Amino acid sequence: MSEDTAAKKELAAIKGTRDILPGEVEKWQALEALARTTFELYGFRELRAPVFEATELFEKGSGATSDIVTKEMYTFTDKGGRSLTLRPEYTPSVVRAIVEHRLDLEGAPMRYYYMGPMFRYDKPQKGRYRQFHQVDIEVFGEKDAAVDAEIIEMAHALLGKLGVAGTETLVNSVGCRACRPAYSAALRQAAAARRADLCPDCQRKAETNPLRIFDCKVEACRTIAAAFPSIQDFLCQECRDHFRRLLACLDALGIPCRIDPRLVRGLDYYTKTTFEIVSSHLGAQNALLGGGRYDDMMKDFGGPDICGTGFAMGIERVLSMAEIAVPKRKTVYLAHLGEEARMAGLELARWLRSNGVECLVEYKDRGMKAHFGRANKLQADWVLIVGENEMKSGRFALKDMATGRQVDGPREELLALLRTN
RNA sequence: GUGAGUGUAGCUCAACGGUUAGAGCAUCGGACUGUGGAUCCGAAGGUUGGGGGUUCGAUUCCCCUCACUCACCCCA
Repeated sequence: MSEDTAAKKELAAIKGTRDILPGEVEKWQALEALARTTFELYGFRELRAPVFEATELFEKGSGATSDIVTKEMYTFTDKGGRSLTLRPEYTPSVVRAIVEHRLDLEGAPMRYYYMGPMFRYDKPQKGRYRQFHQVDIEVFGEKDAAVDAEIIEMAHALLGKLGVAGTETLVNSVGCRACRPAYSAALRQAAAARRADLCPDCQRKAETNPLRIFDCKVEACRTIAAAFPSIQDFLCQECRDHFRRLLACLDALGIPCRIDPRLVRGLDYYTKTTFEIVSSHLGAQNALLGGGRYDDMMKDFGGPDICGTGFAMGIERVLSMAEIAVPKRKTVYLAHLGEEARMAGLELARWLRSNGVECLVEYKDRGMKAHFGRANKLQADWVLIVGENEMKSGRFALKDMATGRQVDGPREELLALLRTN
């Protein structure tokens, strides 16, 4: 008894994870297929990296002060004493793969996409899971802001195909190594001046990463932060040109967006462009997709000085808003009557399947009524009857469940009928 | 990590502190051994998340714990 409840508890999916069952999984498959075909239209290729990496990769890549690294990583020691981490994001893995395989020397466009699970030890809530799934794309070696615009447009194209409506696109520039320090200093100064009036969390941020004060939802902090200097006033010439060009390209592509000077992304490595596509219908976790440019990351890894830009899309979040019409599949229910017919049905089903017809056989003994009841239950489109009469004559009965029309004939004839309907 | 809300059958939900915790849907069987969706009959399914307490008596009230949900934080 108590063993049962204990067993039940132990067998439950881990907090923050969930099963994707038949009925729902078709939408995932549809999304994945649409993402693939869309990205490949833009010249992207799939790059699959392992789900776990050396912990160090993320510590270096995602920024040692980020929340992701400091408190959200699934880190463990393997039997060889190595510290490994289930990836909390994908970008560092791609960068590692490029450096490791010297993909930059191949001459092929460095445009990669990937979809798969990510892991963060967060407290679960609406739109936030510990194992969640992202579609991730990255472009390397393109300095031009036009590519930032191109991928934002690509994101729009995909969301459009997925039937996601009512989104807003936010863009910003967070500057570069040349201009951000001055801005950070100004911000830090402004924050220090009002330190006493900030919430404890922001007092901490004022020292570690003052940009993030803009993220705070405390009303007092927001009003104080509103008076802080804006990054836009501190951008160096290069960053300002880049941002201007981004806006021009987005305009040329017909992508409406809003400049949000307070848009800062959670990862430390971003430079210049950052963007986010949000929806108000998602609850507190309103970002469907977020990304930006990271021009220094590869170099920081000891690789070549190659810039990068990309985004990650949350599959769970997008799916909660997507309107995907999953095409109904046509299936044949094979009804057999008697032991011999069951054997013959088995072979007939094999033959149909080898000819590309989806076909279900259940081996339970049923009367005709029960077979039809079952076929209805399963929403089969056809019932194929195999009984004594059929075996003798070699002609099988095939009934269209929607119209009630029934025909009989040799199996080749029925196959032709199944294929044309 | 912090806060709030919710835990009753596979699902959606009932049951004033008081008989053996019920219903709809779903499942299985029968009416129904060569032709479906309907209908009718029946069965199975629960330590009321778990533990403790108050009480003659707890699904109901109190405490603890766990899980889920939402929010903070953070982010996809």
